Amino acid sequence: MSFSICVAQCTDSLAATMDDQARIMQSIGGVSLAGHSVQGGMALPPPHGHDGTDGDGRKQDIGDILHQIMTITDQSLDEAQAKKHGLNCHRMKPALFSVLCEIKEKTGLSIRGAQEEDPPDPQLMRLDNMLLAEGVAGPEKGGGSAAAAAAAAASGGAADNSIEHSDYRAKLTQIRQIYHTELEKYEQACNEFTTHVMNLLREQSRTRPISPKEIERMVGIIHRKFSSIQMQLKQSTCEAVMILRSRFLDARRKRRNFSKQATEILNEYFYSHLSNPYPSEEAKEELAKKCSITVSQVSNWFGNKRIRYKKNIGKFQEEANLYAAKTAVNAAHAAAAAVQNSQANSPTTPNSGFQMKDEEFQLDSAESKNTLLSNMFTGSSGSFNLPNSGDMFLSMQSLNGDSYQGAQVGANVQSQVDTLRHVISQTAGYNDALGGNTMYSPHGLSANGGWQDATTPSSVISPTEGPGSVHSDTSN
DNA sequence: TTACATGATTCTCG
DNA sequence: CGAGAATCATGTAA
Repeated sequence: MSFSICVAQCTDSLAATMDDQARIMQSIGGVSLAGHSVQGGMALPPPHGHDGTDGDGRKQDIGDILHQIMTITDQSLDEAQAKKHGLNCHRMKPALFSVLCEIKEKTGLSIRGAQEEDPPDPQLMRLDNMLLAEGVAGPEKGGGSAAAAAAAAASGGAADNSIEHSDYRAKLTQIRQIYHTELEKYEQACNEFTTHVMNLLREQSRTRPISPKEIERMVGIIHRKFSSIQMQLKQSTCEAVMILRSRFLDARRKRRNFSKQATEILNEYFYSHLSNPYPSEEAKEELAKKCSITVSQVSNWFGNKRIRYKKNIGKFQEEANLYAAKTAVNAAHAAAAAVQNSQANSPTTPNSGFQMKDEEFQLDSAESKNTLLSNMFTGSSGSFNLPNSGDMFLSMQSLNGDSYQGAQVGANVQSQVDTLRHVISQTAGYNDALGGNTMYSPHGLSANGGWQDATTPSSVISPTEGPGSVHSDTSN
């Protein structure tokens, strides 16, 4: 896409055209001389008074002319100038000039007539459309980002303010700038070159049979040549955009693990909404914001998580416990903070036992885990009726007297689970006798009961599996 | 190097 | 259109 190439190509083209002209001139000269169609030629001596049937005489004439031409280089510049001037001033010059032009015109047209029509190149149109669509051509701003958004949408990702997106836009802008700069250069070069050639031809038209029509045609040739180079520029630009786009999409496809923090946030949400792990759009947006990922990535994550959790619940038990405990601790701390705040705000308020709850959560890790799980169990018994209620349910549970009691009663996980199962069956209508190993079976308890029905194989959740508790958690 | 984990994509279905 | 399921492709730990 360099300017020099462009000029070189144009020059080649012009040179070829000139050669063409020279050939035509030769041929015209030959025809004219042979057929005596030109009378009293400029450099030609007048015919020898015959009717043109004297072959030997004609040959002699041609010989003379050739001789003159061959020896012209031996003449001095002044002499040649004088001769040129003489020719220019010859009285027959205009007539000869017009005849030569006419002949040349006819010959030229017959040669180039076929290519004279210039139908719009479909390839060029395609390139133009593509550049327009990609935002390289057309209006200054907006096109690029629109294309980027389209690309993002096509790849299934949101056109959020991701790094890739801004990179893409920056690169596209760069391409756009280069394209326009080059285009301008080409246009300028084309104009300059055309002007130059026109001047040259006009200048030469004083000595050579060059009609305005021919100049016009020459201009057309130059423009065509330049536009073909312009097409190369457009093609290269399109290629660059395509490469950029494919790299952009590749980059998006390329997997990069989320940060540990992001995974934790997502897991916390997932396990605290295990009964209905379908975050709303708002929740997704919130999570996306917290995790510095896109909404669609949140959706992907939850999609994958649900499937993988469902496929192998056992494998996720530990994780579930961990996050349940973590969430509970957080909630407890939040509750404690709230209590402290309320106390600070109203120092006269009598202690309401909240503090004790807080202390309860200050157990050693193992016990606190079980206790908390039990708390969750108990708390969740009533939570199924209110799915999607968010993380706050845990704070509520921690403040719930029943759950606290349940935790105290449970000396070990089994007893806790038994107690909790009992509580659950009582409070939420669960039937403990539903199946040997079936801890619970949500019958239309949540709007999305299908999740648990479909995803909680009885064989996996056994009464001895305290972690199963997280299943009942969630939602307020 | 390998096995597993995990984010992304694609297809199907309701 | 969203969810589930299968699959791909890459990251990561052993």
